[in-house]
Amino acid sequence: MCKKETFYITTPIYYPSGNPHIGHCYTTVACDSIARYRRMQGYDVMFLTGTDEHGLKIEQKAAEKGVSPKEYVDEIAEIFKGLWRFMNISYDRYIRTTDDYHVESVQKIFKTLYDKGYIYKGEYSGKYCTPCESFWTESQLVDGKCPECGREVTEAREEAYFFKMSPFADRIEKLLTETDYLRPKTRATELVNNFIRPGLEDLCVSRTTFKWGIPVTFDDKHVVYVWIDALSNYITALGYLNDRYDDYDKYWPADTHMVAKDIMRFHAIIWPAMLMALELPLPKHLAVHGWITFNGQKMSKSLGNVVDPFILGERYGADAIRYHIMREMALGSDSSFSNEIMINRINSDLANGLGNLVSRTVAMVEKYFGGTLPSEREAGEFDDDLIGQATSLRAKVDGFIEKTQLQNALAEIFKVVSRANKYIDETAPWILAKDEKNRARLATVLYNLLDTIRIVATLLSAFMPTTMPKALEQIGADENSASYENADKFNILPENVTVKKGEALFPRIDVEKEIEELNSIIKNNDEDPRAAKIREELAGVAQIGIDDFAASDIRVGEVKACEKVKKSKKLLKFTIFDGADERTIVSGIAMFYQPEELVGKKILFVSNLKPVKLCGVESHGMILSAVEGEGKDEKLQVLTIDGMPAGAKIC
RNA sequence: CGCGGGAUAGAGCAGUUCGGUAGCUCGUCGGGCUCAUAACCCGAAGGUCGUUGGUUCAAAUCCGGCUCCCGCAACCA
Repeated sequence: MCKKETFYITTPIYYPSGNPHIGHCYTTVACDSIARYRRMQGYDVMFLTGTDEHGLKIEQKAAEKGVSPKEYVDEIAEIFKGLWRFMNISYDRYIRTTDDYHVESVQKIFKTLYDKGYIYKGEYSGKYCTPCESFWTESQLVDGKCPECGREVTEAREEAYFFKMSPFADRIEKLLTETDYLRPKTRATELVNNFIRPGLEDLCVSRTTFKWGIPVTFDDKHVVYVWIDALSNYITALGYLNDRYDDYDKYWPADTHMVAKDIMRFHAIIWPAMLMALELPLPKHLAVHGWITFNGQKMSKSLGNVVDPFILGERYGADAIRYHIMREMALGSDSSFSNEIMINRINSDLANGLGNLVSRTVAMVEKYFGGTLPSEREAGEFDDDLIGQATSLRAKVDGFIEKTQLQNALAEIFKVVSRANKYIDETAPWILAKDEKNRARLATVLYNLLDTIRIVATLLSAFMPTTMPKALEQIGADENSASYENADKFNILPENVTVKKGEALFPRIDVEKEIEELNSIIKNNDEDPRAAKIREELAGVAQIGIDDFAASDIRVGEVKACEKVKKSKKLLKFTIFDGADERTIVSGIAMFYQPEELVGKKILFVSNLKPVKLCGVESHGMILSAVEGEGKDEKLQVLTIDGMPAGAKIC
């Protein structure tokens, strides 16, 4: 026996600043299904997932909760693992960036890149923005100010290490445009136009502003910033530059990294650049999927409990959820999630289609033959078509798995389920059963159905690992007959196969009742999230002294004129009379106000903000507004005041 | 004119590479069946393929203009 071919697939390592939601589920479930399918095909599979546990945000979250960062991430990592157990995820390895061996490898990688000259210490003295706790490269500064907040950067001697990206620009462009690396490829042009063609910026790869990270060995003021820490998990987990594992040679390069579109950029550009710098082979594919949106809105925390995978899984079974998200989500584009879509899908495909097919077939074998088929056979019309479709299915599914197109693979499988249901109608076993003469024919029809189900359930077992074994048991398939090996062959079940009726595989869901119940769950939780969010925000704000407050000078201003800033979607340019002079203030509220709407109004503004250039227009101050919500739901109202003249001070 | 994607039946989508009868799933309506989880099977209705001009014997498909939506970038102090 020669060595088995290997297959290495990864999810991103998730950032545990909150509980996992159904978006995390999609990536992980998709990878799990591919991993299971590959194992079934005989590959030696390594399926990796994990958590990315360093960074400022974690440090802050932990501080809010009054625990150490390590205690905090320990707890969340367990929640992730619990969800994967619940969703029946068969990962082979779970990496945490706080694991010793990962830390060791990252330190070595950092040093290696430094020694090779790809990482250098930033020379900029004092380009540090204290409020933002960030520092910037010369080219990132806007008019010499912090590009994030527009405030003065201090002259503190903050230094940082940078990773040189430019040497790899050409190779990365080719990787994206000329190879099959990026899937779907439609996004390649976008990446090239936005990031590579304008010139790749060097990347800041260390921080001195927080401690919760991997220390740079040769410069202990610094911790390694997210890129090198997180991305390298894909190789450290295999044992690259550490002694914990010895699988690097065996599994690298990865066959598939699967990620959601928001982190595509890092995996499409930064990760290849790092590997090039390390002179390591590049992964074969980067599969980018969209987001699961809820009634058209992006998944967000306040929606989290609505689409809580635990709640849904408990009600309908993990497999039903797995099936639904994989069937709905096409590579590349977003998919809309709603309880109604999900329930309808579960009902029509799983309950009515597959579940009912198994149920009616098994029931007929019991009813007409007492559960065990006789050996007599008689071929007939329609047999060839059914058998042909069943035996050619495996090759089609293989093709779609190869291309990471799970939704197409599932669609193909369910075409055969439909074909089988139709076959029952065509052959009408209940009519055959009326005449003893048709005994052989009836046995053949039922056998063909069972063997078709065998193929379907075998191939589906990668996608629905809990339910399919039950289906196979019901039709009397043993481990050998239900193998991938036999999934393109017919007449595999024993001719005297004995079936065993069981529970309904996927009980039909009462749509109206369920929707109502789910909505009431949402309602009960509806008051909470907002209050909880506000409470959390309030708790997260540091206390200030009166002097800090007095540092900002807030005044009444009169809007003399207002126009849209060209080339920008969100910016309005105001001419404000501050009681003495007119000044220009740019504000990002074009989505909420027509320019003329505010002319003549008296607004409140911060007068002593350092000027900042926004889309080419210099802004001298900030207009105060009340804000609520985010994204499409964002509401905003500019504060206005009557009865006080422009220039009046707010205190 | 920053870059890119999209607009096809009530909903969600395929078809556009390489022009030739507009298709799939769900929903709706009608019929059939009774083995099965009120499931299954068949049929029908429903689309000026965003708009407009052009090329062509022929355009959802190719070319130009326009409208709207969505990403990315920019940016929202």
